[in-house]
Amino acid sequence: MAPNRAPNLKKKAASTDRGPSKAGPAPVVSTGYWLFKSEPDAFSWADQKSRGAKGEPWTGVRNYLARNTMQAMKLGDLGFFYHSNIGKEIVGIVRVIATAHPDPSDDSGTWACVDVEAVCDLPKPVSLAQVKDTLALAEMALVKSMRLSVQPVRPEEWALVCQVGGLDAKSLKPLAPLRS
DNA sequence: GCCAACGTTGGC
DNA sequence: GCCAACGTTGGC
Repeated sequence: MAPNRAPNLKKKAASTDRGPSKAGPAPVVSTGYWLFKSEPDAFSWADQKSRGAKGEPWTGVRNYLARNTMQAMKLGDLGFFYHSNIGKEIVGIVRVIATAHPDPSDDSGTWACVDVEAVCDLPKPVSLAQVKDTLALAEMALVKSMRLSVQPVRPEEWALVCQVGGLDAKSLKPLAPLRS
């Protein structure tokens, strides 16, 4: 079935643990950083962005470590969106908008997924090659645990990838924007 | 398209 | 509960 994840494009968003309908700013301070892999010809960053604020359930993960990682995610956590196979680069930032709930593409009750929404582009996508060439990023799971499709990211790794990618990690606004 | 890495399965 | 066989991921 799924390469990294099932495309599962027709699914309605799951109901569990949706963000509050109370409006207002992000409900929870981000406490963790993650990385989500997807093959762009199955589900690309453009696809993710097209989902807008409804986000997308990250279904199709069939790996226990990856599942446990998703179960550790909290509302408001941020993650990198990585294109595997084609592109091989981190292209955007997503936010967890629903914590782990049963994967609707799984009948066995074993697997879980979270929902994520696109937050912003990484102004300068950061390639796998760059990550490998950067000493401070050499321990990233992206390098060390190549086959894990959902991974934790250390805060210092998060900060550095954002910086290299031209993004201010605090404001999630581009660094040194083009002047007009 | 190849193949290394590595998770999963199943025999014992 | 070990471990060989097998299947899959994903970089190259």
